[in-house]
Amino acid sequence: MSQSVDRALAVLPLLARGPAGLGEVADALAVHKSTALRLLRTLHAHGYVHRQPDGRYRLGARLFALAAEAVENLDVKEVAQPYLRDLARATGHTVHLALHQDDEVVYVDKVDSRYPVRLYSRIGRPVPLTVAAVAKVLLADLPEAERRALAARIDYPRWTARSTPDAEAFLRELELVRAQGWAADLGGHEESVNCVGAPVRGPDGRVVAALSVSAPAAVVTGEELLELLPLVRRTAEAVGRDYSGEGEEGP
Amino acid sequence: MSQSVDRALAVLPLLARGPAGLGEVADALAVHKSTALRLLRTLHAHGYVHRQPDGRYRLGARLFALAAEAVENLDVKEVAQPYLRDLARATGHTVHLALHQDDEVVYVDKVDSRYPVRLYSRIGRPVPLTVAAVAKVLLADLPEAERRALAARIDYPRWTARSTPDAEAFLRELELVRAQGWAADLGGHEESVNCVGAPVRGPDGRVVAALSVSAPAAVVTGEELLELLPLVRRTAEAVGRDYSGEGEEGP
DNA sequence: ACGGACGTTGCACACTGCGCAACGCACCTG
DNA sequence: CAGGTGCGTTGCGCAGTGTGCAACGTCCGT
Repeated sequence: MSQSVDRALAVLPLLARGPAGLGEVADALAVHKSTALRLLRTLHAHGYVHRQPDGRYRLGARLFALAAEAVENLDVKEVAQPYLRDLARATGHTVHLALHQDDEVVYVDKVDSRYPVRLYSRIGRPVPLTVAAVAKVLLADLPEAERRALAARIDYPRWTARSTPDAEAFLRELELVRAQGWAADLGGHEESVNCVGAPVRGPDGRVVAALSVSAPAAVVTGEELLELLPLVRRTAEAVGRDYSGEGEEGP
Repeated sequence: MSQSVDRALAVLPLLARGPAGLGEVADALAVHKSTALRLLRTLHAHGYVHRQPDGRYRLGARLFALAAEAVENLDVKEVAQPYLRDLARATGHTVHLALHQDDEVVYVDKVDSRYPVRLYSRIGRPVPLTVAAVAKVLLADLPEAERRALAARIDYPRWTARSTPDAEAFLRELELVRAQGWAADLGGHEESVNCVGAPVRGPDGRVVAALSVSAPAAVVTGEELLELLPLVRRTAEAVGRDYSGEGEEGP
């Protein structure tokens, strides 16, 4: 749509592969050297391109700063909201979005079920680390060393007979969650509540959030809830794609 | 130098602060909406800009991918080489560049002293983790949990009386190195060799490499070597700036 | 049903970005 | 040391490209 901008933007992926001189850039773009020079100068003025001591060009610090700033100012909650609503409508159950921050997992958004039976969750409230599906999804993505350190640090309250009993079992459970890419809590926190969760991944592949569908056992059995798993996972992936700025359309 | 490219590039920092609609972008650039639209379309075609379901624009995945690829293909060794040479010339001693990769710290570059006495290091050879200055610099930057896990995993050979004896002492030493931003090895590996090292930081502030100056005790005492510390640290910072693509000039 | 805000399209003008050719400079090479 | 080659840099005249304008379409909220 805009020739010169088009060309300038094509320079960046080129330089991402490694440093290049003016001639190389001009050749790759199939333009005259003077043209390439102007483009590089403009990019340089904005800090997107860095000139090495040897005269060759590399990507500049601005690009890293931009990417970092963009991630910082990105609100998963805002991006996820429409997806959560769709998921709640499709399943008819309560949907949660949770984040992990300094040794706690907290709900940051929630769409209530249309059934009269409500759950006890509250936005902003910490989630039981050892049993909740979202907590397991979020913690499973930590580096192994941090996972072990955390597992040794936390308590293991026996909410129900199905609660995770100790650090060893917890780490095994996290390993499983990590491998299969989703988590379930079938009566681990309260006997009568089932829940399945899936990870939302950011641009670098790390898990940035988790979403889950919860329902009282009186309404759906564990097996029935697990049938929703593909939908839950697809939704989580869609949120991740949107959050990362991939693809085209929304929900 | 190039008006349209100039304007297009000015869009990115704008969007990094958060999503914006067409009108906002046009206003910020002080151009007509149609002009802003063309620029955004071009940026979108290249994937640098993502269109949200609500029609507003955000930075796109391409930017993150670029930043990641650039970091991947960046060779610290190549960037550091001229700095290492300068440092070796200025001090007259042996200079090393080391990286940390899966439980090992290895020398990836070396500039020999001009003194006849040489050291036993070799490029590509693993460095003793518990004593070498570069190892301490690199490991001190790990997250606390990984540091603890690693400290528990490795051996503590008693090369000399000054060698780090156990995990507890090692962790204390790493904490010190982390706080002060440099490390020393005064006869910890071999009685007769002293060494000071400093971290090279990447665009995200994480330590990506370490460089050090080593000299036989017969040539310089520990105190004399420590006088070189400011120079070593400044050099490491300069490498980091260049590596991150900041500032303008080389060594 | 109406008004406003927002994104989108087509068009004609002129300014901007283009390629060309010549220059300056550093580095080899005979 | 003269000649040659590869690099980045500069000035210039032409036209192609990007521009602002005005009008249209569409989706809101009132």
